[in-house]
Amino acid sequence: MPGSAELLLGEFLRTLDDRFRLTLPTELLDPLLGDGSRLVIAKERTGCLSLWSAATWQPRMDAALDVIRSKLEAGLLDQRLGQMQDLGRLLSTRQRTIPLAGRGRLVIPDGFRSLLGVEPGGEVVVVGAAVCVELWQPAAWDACIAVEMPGFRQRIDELTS
Amino acid sequence: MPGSAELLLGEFLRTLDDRFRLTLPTELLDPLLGDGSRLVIAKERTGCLSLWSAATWQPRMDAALDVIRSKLEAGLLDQRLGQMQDLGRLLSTRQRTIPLAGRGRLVIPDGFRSLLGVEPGGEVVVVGAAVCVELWQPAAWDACIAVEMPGFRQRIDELTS
DNA sequence: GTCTCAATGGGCCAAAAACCCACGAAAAAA
DNA sequence: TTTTTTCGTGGGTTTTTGGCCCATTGAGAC
Repeated sequence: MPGSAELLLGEFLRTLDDRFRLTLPTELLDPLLGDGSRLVIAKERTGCLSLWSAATWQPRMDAALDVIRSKLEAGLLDQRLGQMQDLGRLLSTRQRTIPLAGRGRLVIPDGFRSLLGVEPGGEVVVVGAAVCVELWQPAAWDACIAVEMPGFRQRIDELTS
Repeated sequence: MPGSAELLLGEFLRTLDDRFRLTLPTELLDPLLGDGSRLVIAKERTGCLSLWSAATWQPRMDAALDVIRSKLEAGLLDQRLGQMQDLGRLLSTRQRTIPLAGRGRLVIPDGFRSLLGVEPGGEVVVVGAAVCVELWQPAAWDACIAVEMPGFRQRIDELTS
């Protein structure tokens, strides 16, 4: 169960290598990996990628696939094919399992670099997002915080009251 | 149970050394730690940070996450994870667990220094706030007292009546 | 077949963080 | 008032680690 694991929290600044390599902070690396060692990188939005432990990601995929399947059962064959095509496209391009080198170092794959929008040698904000780790372009991170922050206290109060 | 523990009270002046290290007063350290040894540092406002025992903080987090889980139980796993992700991302910006060195000394982490607004070698007012310990920039503390003081008697009367 | 270029993985170094100790001052006890 | 102990602060040392650099390997082109 993903939620019962230790929460990934903390905000760190890291510089990207000239080969788009990044060293994860040890505070995030250990709980992110958990027991397994495989990592999934996913596209979130412009200026943001996310990293998931395969153990957390897999149930999410399975659940999504179950929903798709059940929806397809009721549909027509041609619609089924079309939706399968859409799904396959998303699965192929929006996520990818990546290896993790020694010292917790990973390479941001080719198709994911433009979305992040950080040039080699640039800086990346590494953010623990409870269930995953997010990689942000600094400007995009600042913008995100500026938008989300005002309502944050209220949301917390709502949840904890 | 956090509330049943001894209340954290008192006001102390401490100097921040050039490495952003701060020694907590022993009067506050022992009751703050309780049994566990981990601390959570949180951003309160400009000129003010707060310190919580992890034992006090964790139930609050668990409660918030439990609410999310129960509220979203009818939805998809994908949505549940997304909500946790949003919340966790914001939590990361406001708080962080920090280790405590010997002699009850802690290091104010990188992202928290600017909000406190105290340069290395400067002074910090350490205040017991009953359920947590607050670190204040002296000027901000004075301003806070100036604002809060007039209504103090009234609030006490309200609480004790 | 050979040369060149590029990608990948590993090793090294320096800066910073964590740890430890010691001194001095202040408070408490005698 | 004097002595003793506790506690806050500074500094030195060691270990970790983030960032840079190099070496080796594999692929592609000429």
